Amino acid sequence: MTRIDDVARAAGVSTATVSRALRGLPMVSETTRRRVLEAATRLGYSASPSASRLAGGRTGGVAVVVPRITRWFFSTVVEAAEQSLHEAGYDVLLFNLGGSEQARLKLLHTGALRQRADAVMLISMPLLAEDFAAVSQLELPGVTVSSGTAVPGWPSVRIDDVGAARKAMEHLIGLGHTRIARICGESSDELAFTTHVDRRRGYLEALLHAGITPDPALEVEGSLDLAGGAAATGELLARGVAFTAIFATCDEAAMGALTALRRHGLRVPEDVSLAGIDDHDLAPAIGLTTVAQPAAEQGRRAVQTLLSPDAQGDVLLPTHLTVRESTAAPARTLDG
Amino acid sequence: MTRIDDVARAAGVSTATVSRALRGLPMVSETTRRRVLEAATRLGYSASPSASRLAGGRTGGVAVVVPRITRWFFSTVVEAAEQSLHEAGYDVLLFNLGGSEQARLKLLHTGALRQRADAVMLISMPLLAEDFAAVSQLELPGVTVSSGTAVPGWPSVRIDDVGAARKAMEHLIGLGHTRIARICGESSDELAFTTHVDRRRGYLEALLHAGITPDPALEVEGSLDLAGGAAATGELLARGVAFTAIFATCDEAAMGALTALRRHGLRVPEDVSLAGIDDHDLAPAIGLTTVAQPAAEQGRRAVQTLLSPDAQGDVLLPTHLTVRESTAAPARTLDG
DNA sequence: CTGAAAGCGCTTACAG
DNA sequence: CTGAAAGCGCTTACAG
Repeated sequence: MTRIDDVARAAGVSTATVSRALRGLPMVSETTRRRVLEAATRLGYSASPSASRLAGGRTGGVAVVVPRITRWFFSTVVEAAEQSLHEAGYDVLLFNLGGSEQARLKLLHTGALRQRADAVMLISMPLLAEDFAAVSQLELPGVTVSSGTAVPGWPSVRIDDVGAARKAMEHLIGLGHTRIARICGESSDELAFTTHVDRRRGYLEALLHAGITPDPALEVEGSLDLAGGAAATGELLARGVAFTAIFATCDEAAMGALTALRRHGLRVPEDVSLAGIDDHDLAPAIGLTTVAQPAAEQGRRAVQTLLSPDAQGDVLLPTHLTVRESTAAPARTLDG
Repeated sequence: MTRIDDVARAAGVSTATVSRALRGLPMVSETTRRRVLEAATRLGYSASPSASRLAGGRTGGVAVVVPRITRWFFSTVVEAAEQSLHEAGYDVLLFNLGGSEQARLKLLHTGALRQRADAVMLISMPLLAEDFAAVSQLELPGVTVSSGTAVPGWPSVRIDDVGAARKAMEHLIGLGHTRIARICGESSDELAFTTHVDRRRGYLEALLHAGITPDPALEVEGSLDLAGGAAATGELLARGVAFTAIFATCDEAAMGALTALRRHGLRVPEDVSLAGIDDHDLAPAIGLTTVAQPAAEQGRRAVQTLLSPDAQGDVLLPTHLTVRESTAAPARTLDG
């Protein structure tokens, strides 16, 4: 390992100058900088991150926190964020909560993050009242992605969840559906996490706007994944309530619904229309109608926002309806 | 920020003793250790990672390198590995190559990794001859996951790719198929990356074992994702060659095939049977027959292997055929 | 624009 | 079992 002293000696300057020249600081003459760079290259030198961090007080890392890296939206956001962060010279520390409340608490309520990262990116992170205090005690810059709740002082990047849900619903209503079920998403507002609440609001608003009375029997909560979607759909069918379409809070839940419907011998869209939100990679493969949201773009914008100190406030990205084969006019309208 | 001196003062011992007590080193009396722990807890102390790293020479991080975190297999391996690593007290540094050759080279051929991580986990990482030298110059312990090629001195965790492909093929052949296409996977052996080569070998072996002469016109290369599967299937159809089944190198390619078949008005399995490898989360949703591989288990075992210095050699995990609705006997056997 | 020196907060021989 | 002191390899006021 060549150290900064080796480079300093080779270039005939002090270590302070090497440090400045290599980091591109302004107060170095061009000739000196060239000499230093040449020596550093020749010796294959790169500064020890550990030493830089200790001396400089910056860790050079950004913590990226996701609920489940295995879900489409999160992996897509992380991929984009990772690339942007590495391009900007940061290490990416991955924290995958895996649905564990314990992991969430440990991450937020210990000093672990502060000493490991210069900044934090919270993706779809539900926060309780006491979590806000913990987050602000981190004394770290941060950004939230796809979380309706703003952390004070942190910018946020997201879509309009109410609007996205309305787009899906208006499409279904436009096809003639009136009995539209809604599946998945914990809509309790205990957690300061408005995504699900907002999507539910969009569902209800669209119905009311069309003069359709919402029927609580058509709403089934559930986790936002395949299993949750399948279970919620199973529950819906078990209730024996009439419906001709399902609006799923996300595409993975919609895919779970597809599995459950198939299992019950129901065809999509002949017997039931199905729409989601996301535009998951695999949505085209199953012909799923959905409201597309720009996941990668949210990751990139979050990093941009995080790294430009002037950026503040909310970034709201657009969504758009993508019609595929999973939605059609109802064959027979079953008014319960 | 409370520092080690503060704890030392509070406990009435030296910083050396604090350091030893907190890290659980053996040469500390129980009473002293208790006193130190109590003081540390009371003051909310946790050691500065940067300082520990510089002084101790260990970074406390493990680099996890994947081609594309958005693909099912990789995100699943990473999720499991991340959990195991955090439980063991390591930071997880994520490197997502994103298919960029440049990213791969930069990662392997600069000292970047060595100074940032104590160990490396390479997941499905193709290595060229010159890469091996670079990897061993890292002078870091490591493990490879799902890469047929062993890095000298590094253990590996994987499945039997030849066997997995044979299981899928034997199922199709057992149903009566003889014209079986194979899609996706760069089978050139330029890269020391045997996964695709092995799966192709399984394809060929199964055919030969059943007395079927392989037809090169039935093989189409392509990337291992939706787009690749769709493109390869499009190419296959464009060739106008007769076939009754498709064996896809992975489930995502199979899903791409499904899209392309649907687009061409072909039904699965009535017109074409379709089988993959993986048992992707969404495979049940589309009724895909596949050979399941334990992705999370590979992530966990890789970490285990990495952290136990005695562990060596290859870990070979089992696969099993999972039959769903995408395969059936051919309606009419088209012998080209 | 450049350098000498202190300091970042730990860990680790070394000595006892 | 414990402590004093050196050292890990940088960065940063401070002085010039």
